[in-house]
Order: sequence, then structure tokens, then C-alpha cells
Amino acid sequence: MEQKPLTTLPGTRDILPVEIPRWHLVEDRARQVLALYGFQEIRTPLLEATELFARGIGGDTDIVGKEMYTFTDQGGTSITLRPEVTASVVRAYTEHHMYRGGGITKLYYIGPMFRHEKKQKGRWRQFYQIGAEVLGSDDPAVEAEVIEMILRLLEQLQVEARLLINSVGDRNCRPGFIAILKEAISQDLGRFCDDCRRRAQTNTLRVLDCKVESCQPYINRLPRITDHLCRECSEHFQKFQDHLREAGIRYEIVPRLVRGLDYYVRTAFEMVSGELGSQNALVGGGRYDGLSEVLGGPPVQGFGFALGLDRLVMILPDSLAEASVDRPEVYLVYLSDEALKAAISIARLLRRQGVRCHLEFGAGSLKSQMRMANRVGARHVLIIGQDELAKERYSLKRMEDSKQWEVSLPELSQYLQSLPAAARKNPSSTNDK
RNA sequence: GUGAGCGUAGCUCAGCUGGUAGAGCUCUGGAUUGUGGCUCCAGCGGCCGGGGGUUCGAAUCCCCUCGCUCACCCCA
Repeated sequence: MEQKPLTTLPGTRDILPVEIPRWHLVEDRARQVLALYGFQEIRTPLLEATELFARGIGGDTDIVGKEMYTFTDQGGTSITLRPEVTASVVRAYTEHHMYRGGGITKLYYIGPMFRHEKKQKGRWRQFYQIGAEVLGSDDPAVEAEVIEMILRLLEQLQVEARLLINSVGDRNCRPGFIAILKEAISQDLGRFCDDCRRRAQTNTLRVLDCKVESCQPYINRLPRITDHLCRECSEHFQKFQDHLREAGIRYEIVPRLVRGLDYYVRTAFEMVSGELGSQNALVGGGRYDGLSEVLGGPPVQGFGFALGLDRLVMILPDSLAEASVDRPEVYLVYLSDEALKAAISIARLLRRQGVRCHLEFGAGSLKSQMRMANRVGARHVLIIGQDELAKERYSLKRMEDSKQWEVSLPELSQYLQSLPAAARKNPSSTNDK
């Protein structure tokens, strides 16, 4: 029977070779910048106990409520594909007693997340994040430093984003504000949309985040959390802003900014881009003191962020991406079976010297091999035919300016080694400093 | 889960009020018997998403179905 060819699942995709240079560029730059700021990589499992996220993220959130890929394994354990990593990092921090060294711990991660959402522009079911967590400090200076680091990365990648900040209070002042908010909403309850009326009960703060046009006038009239912070939170927020200003960082206070994860306290922030369409959040993060205790660990202060790699790659300037393509240095063209053997041998020699080589097996005419060399972006073509074999001197053509000359093997090696490193190594590789 | 739009060659799309398929790009070959990119010429390539209906005749009209995209919700 005729079968439909299998394809990727909705919301998942293959990242093809032509796109990989963009990803490498972003990942390489990110690792460099994170290292500059003293972060170390941690790799946690993609699979975790469902309870980790259910408790860590919060049962009222959309993520836990309807977006997790959860299944029961053969042993009857409820397992979930991670929808985010902060809870995992905090778990690992405690599990491996990383707090025992004293001081603060700076960790970063990079990898795929899974959320069962409807796909649209900039939103996938499997998507990639780079994120970092600073554990063991509640200093607002840490927050400003992390934000500075992200901006440094975006700057290097020539990506523009607006920084939005807010304080969502803490255990002392937030309950009081929620009560005030709920009271204020009930004054005009009939004028809000259905979702807002529901959220007023279940997740009151999220009413502030409603995007429905008709709700806007009433939301604007609601009390602002920044006016109802306790003294400690208020001071924290002020110091945070002082540090941002001293670093010369521009920001906008958005009192309505409420993030979708329950664990945030005090500082919350987002970076948004106008180039992303409706899903405009490029980076999101905040402070989560207390998360560790919710997971059954010791008290640990924490601050972190996650950056959407897919979205960053999407808006990366093409010019940057093109510069980071790994082009073959030498494309070997052969004109007979005997020449093929010589080509294989020469390629082996050059590769031992660190030269990127390419040759096509079962290739066609000289013309078609030249065309292929051009297509793969080879900088040079080495032509091996009867004449060359007889003389043991080969025709080397520089594609850029079409100059061609004859070289012996030692001359070839010497010439290739003499090329400027920038011409052989792409700018995103780690050893171009 | 809700709404809107779209499914025609590998890709981007044209095909008006029904007459059994086209362009550009890509690819292959030639102009240039051992030389790429530009140009010109030729060629390969399509159960017009799938199923049913109306009709002498459907890519075109109607119904159903599947898929994709964007938006809402929410988020990276």
C-alpha cells in the first residue's frame, strides 16, 4: 500500500546545514561572553520527574497546566520533557551541594525545551534556549551585571532589543497588592473580558498582562505594583535601577510586566524585538529566591534568564551569518582514475596539515567539477590531470581572482600555510582571538 | 482550544467568469573536445494536498477531510 512519507512532528523542525553557521555563530559568541562573565556550563537531563516542574513552575501556570509533555515510563514514574531549565539547575545545585564552596555560583546552559503549544511564528514545540543562573546572591548588582552581559552579546550579534523591567514584589508585599488589585478589578468587573474575569480569581496578576483592546482603559486605571512594594522590595528595585544607569543601560519600567512562572520575586525583565512578530520576547528572566525551598532544598537566592535561540537566529543579520560559513580551502579536481588516486593522497596530506579539502567521488567532467567547486564556495581548486601527474606539478587556481599557476606539493603546502589565518578560519571559531 | 488565510514543478508563485498545466529560480547538458561565477540556447521535472459531488469536460464550482501559515491565549 502507498504510504505517506514520514515528516517532522508539528512544531518541530530540522535545522539544515545551510542554517547551521547561524547557530554556531550565536552559540560560539554566547559561550565566549558567558565565560567572560565567569559562568560555567551545566548540562542537566532533558527528562526530569514531573514533580520538579509542577512544584517549581507552579500549578496555576499555562506551562504546567497544559503545555508539558508528560508520560509514565515503564516503571510507573511520571516523567516530563523539560519545558524550561531553571528548576533543573536549582535541583542540580542542591543535589551536588554546590553551595558548599561558599560565594556565588554562576551556571549556564544551552539546549532544547519542549512545550505543547500551537505553532506560530517564532514559537515551536521543541525550541532552544541559552540561559544562565546566578545562585547564592540577592544583590541587585548581580541582576544589572547579567543584563549587561546579555546586551553585550546582542550587541556583538548586531541585534536590537528593548529592555523592559519591573518588580513583582515578594512574599511580604505581593499578597497585599493582589488583594488591592482584586478589589479594584471587582469595581469594574463587568467591563473586563471573560479571560480577565477568570484570571482575577485564579491568577490575579495576569490581568495586568491582558492584551484585549477593550480591557486596556480599565487596566491602565488599576493600581500599579511598583506603588505598593514593601520597603525592602522598593529599595531593591531602586538599587537595581541605579546599577543599570551606572552601566549606561537604557530601560523601560513596565508595571504590567508579569512573567508566566510563579517563582519570580522582585526583579523581572524581558527583552523584546520588533522584528519577531507577535512572539516578540527574545529574553526573559528574573529573581527567584525561594524556588529552592519549594523544591525541598535549602534557602538559595537566585537570578537568571533564558534567551530564545531560535528567535535570535531568526533575526540575526545575514551579513554576519555569511561571514561564518566554513568554506573549503581546496577543492580537488581529477580527470582520470589514476588522478583520483593522486587526489585522495594529496587530500590526505593537506588534511593532516589542517587544510579543509573537498573532492567529489564519481564526479563528472572538469567543467562540472569546477561548477561544484564554485557552488561549495571553495577558495582554491587543485586540478590533477595527465599533464600534472607526469610533471608532478599541479594546477592551482584561486577562485576569487581566477589566477592559476603550477605548484609542486611542497610549494602547495607552503602557499596554503602562508595564507592569512582569517582566510582559513571562520570568524566564529574559538581560536581566532 | 478559538479565528482567519493558504495548499499547483525541488523553491517562489501565475493560471480571469470550467475546455485536460505555465513562468522565474534551482538542476542537467551545450555554446567553450582540460577550467567555475555573467550571458545565450536546449532539456529534466507536476495523479494541480487527499476524497466525493456537479458537468460532455474540474487546478478552476460545491461539500468533506488532511496539512501548513498567521493571529488570539501564553511564552523563548
